[in-house]
Amino acid sequence: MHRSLLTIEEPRLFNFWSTVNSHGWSDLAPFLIDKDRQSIEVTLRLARHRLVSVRLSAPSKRIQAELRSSALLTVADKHQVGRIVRDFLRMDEDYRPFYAMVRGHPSYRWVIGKGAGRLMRAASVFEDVVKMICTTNCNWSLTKSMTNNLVNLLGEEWKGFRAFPTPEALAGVSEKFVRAEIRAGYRSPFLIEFAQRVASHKLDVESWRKVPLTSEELSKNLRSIKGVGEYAAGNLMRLLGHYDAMAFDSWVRAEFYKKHKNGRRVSDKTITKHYAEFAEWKGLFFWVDMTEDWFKKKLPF
DNA sequence: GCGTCCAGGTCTACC
DNA sequence: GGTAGACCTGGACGC
Repeated sequence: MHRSLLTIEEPRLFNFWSTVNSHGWSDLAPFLIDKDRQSIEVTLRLARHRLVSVRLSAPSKRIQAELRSSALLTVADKHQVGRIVRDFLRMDEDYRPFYAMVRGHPSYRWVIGKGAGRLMRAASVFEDVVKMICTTNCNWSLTKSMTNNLVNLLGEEWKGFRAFPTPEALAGVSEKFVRAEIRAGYRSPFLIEFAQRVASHKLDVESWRKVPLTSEELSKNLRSIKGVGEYAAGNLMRLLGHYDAMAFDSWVRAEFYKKHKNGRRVSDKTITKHYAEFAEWKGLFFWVDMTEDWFKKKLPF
């Protein structure tokens, strides 16, 4: 086993743990939080099929990455790890307009103090979409179970470390297997069809992080994936940098009713109107508003 | 132990 | 375009 270290400089207004805990992704395989060591671990699959285990911590204003790999990592390999980490922690995105708006609203100023606002994503768009489909119409424990099964049964393995399955791996199994072993139920044909479209290059989902699209175009692309409805598309859009997108589920609605309406139910249109002044950032304001308690009570860890 | 409900929804058929 | 009904799973709850 080869070990090496990598240091990643943090941008301004960035908080490692606020980003890691920005929503549930860090709780899903192949991510694994180690509370004792105050670190998060993930296994990544690099070019040339190299697997590398990455343990991330932020002891100072720098992120430290401990790498373990089967082969000695080249400079290019390490650069690739750095790029992937910076990408899933949203370190290179321009949040200045968002923080400028935050400064103008006293009830949101806590966001700056906590370094909140960056929503962690997975190492690939493919992984984000699969996981998002696995959050639909079920409780969180089932989402965890499905993603665990995907990683453990279909992810590439090296010395106990496992990466998220490739599109090819998921595309190559039967619906029967996904139903029986992954326990994905009716989502199974959706997951396989999506993986097949990606594996056959009919759908280039990874370009969605690179090529600028309008929110309308991106939404249309996402909704072309079976199993991705309004809720999943809205959440995925925010993971793709389109913060005008709203996304409603039973949890977030209940939080809004509790926080702003004394528990009284209102329509999604009314909720959207509540954040309308934030225009192209309204989806992100909505999310940080709904999760404010997490930062006050839960963090760090 | 068993039945029912529902959760970080979506699709399809029908109107 | 709006809506009812079906769809997997597993934990929580009431009995």
